[in-house]
Amino acid sequence: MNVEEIIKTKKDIPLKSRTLIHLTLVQNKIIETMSAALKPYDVSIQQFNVLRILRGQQGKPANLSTLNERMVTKMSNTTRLVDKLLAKGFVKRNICKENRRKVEIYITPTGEDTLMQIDKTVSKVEEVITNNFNNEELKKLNHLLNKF
Amino acid sequence: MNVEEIIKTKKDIPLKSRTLIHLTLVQNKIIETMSAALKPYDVSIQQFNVLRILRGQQGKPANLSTLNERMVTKMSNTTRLVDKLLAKGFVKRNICKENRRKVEIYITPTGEDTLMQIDKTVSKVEEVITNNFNNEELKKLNHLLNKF
DNA sequence: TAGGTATATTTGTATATACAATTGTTGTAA
DNA sequence: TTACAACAATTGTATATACAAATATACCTA
Repeated sequence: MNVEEIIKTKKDIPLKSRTLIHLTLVQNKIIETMSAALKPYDVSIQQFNVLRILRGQQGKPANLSTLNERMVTKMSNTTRLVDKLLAKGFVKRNICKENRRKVEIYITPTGEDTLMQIDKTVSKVEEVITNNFNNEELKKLNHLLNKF
Repeated sequence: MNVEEIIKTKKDIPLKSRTLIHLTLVQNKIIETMSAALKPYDVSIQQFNVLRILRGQQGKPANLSTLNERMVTKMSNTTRLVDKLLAKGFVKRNICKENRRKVEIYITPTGEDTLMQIDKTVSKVEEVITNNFNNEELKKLNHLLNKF
């Protein structure tokens, strides 16, 4: 990936700006590739994230705040995101008995099955995207990203 | 930035997955910070990008396809994006005489003035975001990002 | 030069997201 | 116990984006 080539400029960009642009371009590529891979499952990246979080709960329910905490979206959208998953039968939702303000969200067996399928696809995509890296380089990259 | 802490997991994430999540988290932070900084100017990141591209044209008009080529958004949205800038008086738009299918877009003096103001703010933000990096590290990071 | 094809942009529409306001529930202090 | 603040989630609304179809102009060729 060559930044100057993609954004078609001949000037040299200051290093800090260039870095941020570079990150944006990489992220765009990742999102594009991932979305395309998830499309056959009719699941968005965010929906996939929610399913993963729910599976991580190992049977325990997660409430909306918890989901929200571990995601990027805003609370209001998490509600609607779960609505979508509910409509697909991937999650179950009920009001928490101890605290009726909260809702409890579980992944359903259907959700788990689908998630397992998606996992395979996503792994492949991750392989493809990081194809040019060896282990050492990935570690180095993660180390550098920590500085943000 | 600690990935595990942010997404609140205790399991260790495979390195490739972790890298992609890491990039997403970094990018979210960048977008959030940038958007907030641009807010007082009532300009979105994409609108800012268009203005920068137009300034780079140095008087020469850019048509929509050109803008689109150098951006991330889809064509259909570039039209509407320019609509917004037009409404703010930051750009001018007219039909190309040589090829009436094309439109020519220029930045206006008002647009240039505003852009100069924004530049200062954006530079500061870039400084803040990349604050923990030295020059060597930024180069290394750019080098690694090239592998995507 | 008429008809079809390619090009450049716009419009329509469904979905996604951000932000603010609202609803319903719980905790608490007078 | 009542009134009020805090909490958890939802709803409303404006804006953003993706994708497909439509419009308008230019090019080409039989």
